[in-house]
Amino acid sequence: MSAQEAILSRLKKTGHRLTPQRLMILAVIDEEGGHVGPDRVFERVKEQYPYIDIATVYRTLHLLKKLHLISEIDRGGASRYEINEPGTRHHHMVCEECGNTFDLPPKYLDALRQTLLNEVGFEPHTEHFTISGLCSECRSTDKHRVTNPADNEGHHVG
Amino acid sequence: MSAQEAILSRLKKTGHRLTPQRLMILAVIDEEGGHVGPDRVFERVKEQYPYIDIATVYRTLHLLKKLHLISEIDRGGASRYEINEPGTRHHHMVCEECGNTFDLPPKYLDALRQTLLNEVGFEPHTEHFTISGLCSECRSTDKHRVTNPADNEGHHVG
DNA sequence: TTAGTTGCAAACGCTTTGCACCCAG
DNA sequence: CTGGGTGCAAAGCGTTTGCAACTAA
Repeated sequence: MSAQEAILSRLKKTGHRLTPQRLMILAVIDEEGGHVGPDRVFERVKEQYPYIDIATVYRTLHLLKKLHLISEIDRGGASRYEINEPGTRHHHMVCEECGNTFDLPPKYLDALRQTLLNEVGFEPHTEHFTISGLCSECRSTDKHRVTNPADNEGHHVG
Repeated sequence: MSAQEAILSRLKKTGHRLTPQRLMILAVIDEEGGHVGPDRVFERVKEQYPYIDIATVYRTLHLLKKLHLISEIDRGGASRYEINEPGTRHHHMVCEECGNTFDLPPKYLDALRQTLLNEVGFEPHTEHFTISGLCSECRSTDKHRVTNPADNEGHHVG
């Protein structure tokens, strides 16, 4: 059973309806494979159904999240969603340079998680943990870079 | 030299002015000890100077951030700032239950950072790293909770 | 049928910007 | 005096909501 089918049955069970809009939204989230934003979902769905409303996208995302069928991912600022596939541990590394997403084996986080629990008493929610940075490829590409595009301000520092 | 004095001298050096508004904004950020939002800064400054404008607060925060005198903390949604005191580098843990932010000493992340670099080749941007989860207090409070925290409408029972 | 769902438009909260006046340097 | 800074108002932008029409079950 695909994640999509599971979601559809779950929708029914909770007394919600299967509308074409929801099917399309689901398909897009599924295709994108994670880390989709409402705007992207909206864009993609609109390709096949131009009358889709952004409000519908938001309402659907909220509904699916409430039913724990998708998760909202903690990416600074913009909200992102991904499908909750049972038994899958989602740890991702997102390269800020090329935008690609890479899998992060759970063991790395397990260490941090245990340490925080034991020594600080904080229980991290690592289920959908995402860390940003530079992937190996972009690191070598950017080696020569001197300036940081992010904080170029044009004032000279005396 | 206090962090405030350092900031003031840095402001001068970079050709910016010392205005009463900036002094007040700085004082508030300093007093709050970190993790302040623009709204809170606005509120606090308004207590002593009712004519302060929210736009001024935003502009000042952006300026200070651009000069690397304060840091923006990566909290889901709301922007928070804290003073950059040299040698007090740390990361943050945000409790999803009570919403409080806690400081996380660098050593915990350094391990993960090194491991990722060495074994995966990924260079995490940990400068403004934030991890979410449950703080120790909320963990004990929530121990016997039956419902899923994800769709909790109410607020933290103190 | 009928309650959940949609599209539309307007409202929302936070943030940014254009502008004329003001003031720190 | 001069250019950066301010207050004000208005505009963005992403998100939410009220409502009448629509439709899946």
